[in-house]
Amino acid sequence: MISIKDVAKHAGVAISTVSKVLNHYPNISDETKKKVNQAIDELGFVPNSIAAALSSKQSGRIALLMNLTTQTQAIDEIGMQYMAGAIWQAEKLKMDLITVFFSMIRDKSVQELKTYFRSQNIEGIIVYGLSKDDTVLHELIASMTFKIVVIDAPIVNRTTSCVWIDHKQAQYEIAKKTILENNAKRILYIAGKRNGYVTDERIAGMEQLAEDLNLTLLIREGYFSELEARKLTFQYGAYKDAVVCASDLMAIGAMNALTEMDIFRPVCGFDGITLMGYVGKQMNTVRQNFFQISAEAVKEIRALLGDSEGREQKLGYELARMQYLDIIC
Amino acid sequence: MISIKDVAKHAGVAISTVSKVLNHYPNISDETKKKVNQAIDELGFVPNSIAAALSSKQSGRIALLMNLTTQTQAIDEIGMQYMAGAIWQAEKLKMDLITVFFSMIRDKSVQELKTYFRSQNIEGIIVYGLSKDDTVLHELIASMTFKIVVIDAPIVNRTTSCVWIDHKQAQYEIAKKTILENNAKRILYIAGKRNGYVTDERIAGMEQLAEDLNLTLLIREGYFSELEARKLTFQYGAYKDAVVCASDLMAIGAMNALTEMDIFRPVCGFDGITLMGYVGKQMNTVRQNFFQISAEAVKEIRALLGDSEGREQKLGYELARMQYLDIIC
DNA sequence: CTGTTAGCGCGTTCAG
DNA sequence: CTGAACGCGCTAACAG
Repeated sequence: MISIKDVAKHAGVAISTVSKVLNHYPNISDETKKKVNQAIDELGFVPNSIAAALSSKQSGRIALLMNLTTQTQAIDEIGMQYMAGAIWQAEKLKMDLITVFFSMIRDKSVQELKTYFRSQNIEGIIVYGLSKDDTVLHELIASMTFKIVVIDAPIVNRTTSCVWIDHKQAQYEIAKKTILENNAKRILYIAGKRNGYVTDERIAGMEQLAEDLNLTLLIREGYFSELEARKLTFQYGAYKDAVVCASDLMAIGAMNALTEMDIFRPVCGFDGITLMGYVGKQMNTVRQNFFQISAEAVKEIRALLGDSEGREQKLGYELARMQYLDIIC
Repeated sequence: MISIKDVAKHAGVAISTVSKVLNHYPNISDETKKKVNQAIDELGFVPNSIAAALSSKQSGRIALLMNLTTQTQAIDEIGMQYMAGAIWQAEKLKMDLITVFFSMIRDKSVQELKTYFRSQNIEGIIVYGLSKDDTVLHELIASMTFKIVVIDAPIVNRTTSCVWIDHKQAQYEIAKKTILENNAKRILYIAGKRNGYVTDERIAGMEQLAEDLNLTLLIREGYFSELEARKLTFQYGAYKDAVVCASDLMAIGAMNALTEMDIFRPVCGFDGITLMGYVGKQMNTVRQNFFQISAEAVKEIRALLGDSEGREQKLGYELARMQYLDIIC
């Protein structure tokens, strides 16, 4: 392996000089810069990031911590988008990104978690899929040991930022659209799982909407499960004018139930996943740019690793209508 | 940060002794081992893997190189399974795994690729989704600069292993099952994309089957696209007894076409993805354990990084029938 | 079985 | 603007 020492010798300068041009320090004459770069080219020198990390004590390593539930694990479009966005942005910012699944840390204590991340020289963590029940992670966040960015949960402290869309508003708008389009009054809302941050936000949105439009609102917990949504729809669907679901997957369950009951009721989804197109039905959804959200999270980690304090960042979204041929073309 | 030096001092031993118990060297008395471990506990020492990597010149870092096509990108179940398996196994073997998408390296030259991986201190690479057209990657493999494991392509050299299921046999069996169950004679086979390794293998399987069962076989290229499969089925489906597809997504396209034409023909898929359950139809598929396959790939990388030479490894699979309620329960 | 010592490749003072 | 020298935390001979 060829090191900066070789480059220095080849260019006829000191080691530190090479280091300085490598790291774009000021106060280096153009001439030496040229000499050094030429030597680098000629020797095919590749900087050793490990040595740099050791020396500078900055690994630039971050972890993407993904909580995929059993339900979403099957249809991982959203998770994949998050991962792709984070990986892409990390590469752009020259940071190392490793992916960690919740399952790998589920039965670790806070102390073990810290040890785990520290031994991996991880400086920052992005958390996706956090629920209010994940006490260990909440402790980790509160300990302020690492720079953390939480996606879709309103947690901020000195070393913690969050990035999310306004789920309350989004749920409000998309449900309103569906309800007005169909002139519905009695609504079945199949929520996600209580104690999830987004679930509670979305429920709040629905309650607001019910008040504003003077609706009869029945809220039931669907646990993000298609099967559960299916059952709930069988149970209540016939007596309602529309079914609003807190996830697309549950919306599929609801639609299938309605089809089997052979009745029509408008169904409203949420995530806006491509999968919907394959089911061959239509519905309104929010459209979030998961790729961009997680890219934003990486940028935020970077800011945190620099100087800045934790902060909250709300991102935008659109309303959309998903249908079969939209997708496959 | 507390280092082995501190531990050594605290335990009253030499630095190297600490290093040795850390790395489970032989020839350390139980007594000193105990002393050292106690010091480690008391001080809350966490080994610095970066320093270890620098010193030992072994980073233990591998890259998972994923080629997700536009089609599969939408429904990333398979990719996610691969990623999860690799990440899981890498953690078990205490290796660092970073994920890289083809898109990030698409327009790099071999030289740039080498530089990229070298600067990241990557010692081994797992390649998923390689096609015969990826010349740069083939050069990289041929250069034997890195230890590489290719998934689903029969490439082996001194530093390259491959891991795959027998696609020819799998396609043969699953199609045979479908065809015999339905007593079909005239078959439309919607293949993937020529020049893909698996595509050619699967076509060979179909040709073999056609010969063995004396079938009339029409082969068309579907490019793994649902839309293309849909078109082909509109075009030929009515004149055939069954449609065999080289992927589940194409099978969905075929099914939707048949539904719209309002005719029944048995359809046979391949991958066995969960998504099928959401479509609410039935078909035969192969069932591969993607998670296990990529875990195997990581193990193979590990072997390669040790002593062993490249080799080929065929994994098992099952036949299955996917249907709606299978999935959501 | 344990301790001493010399690097690994790079970043960073601090003199010149 | 440049260079010599030290140290990051650890591993790996080698000596005892």
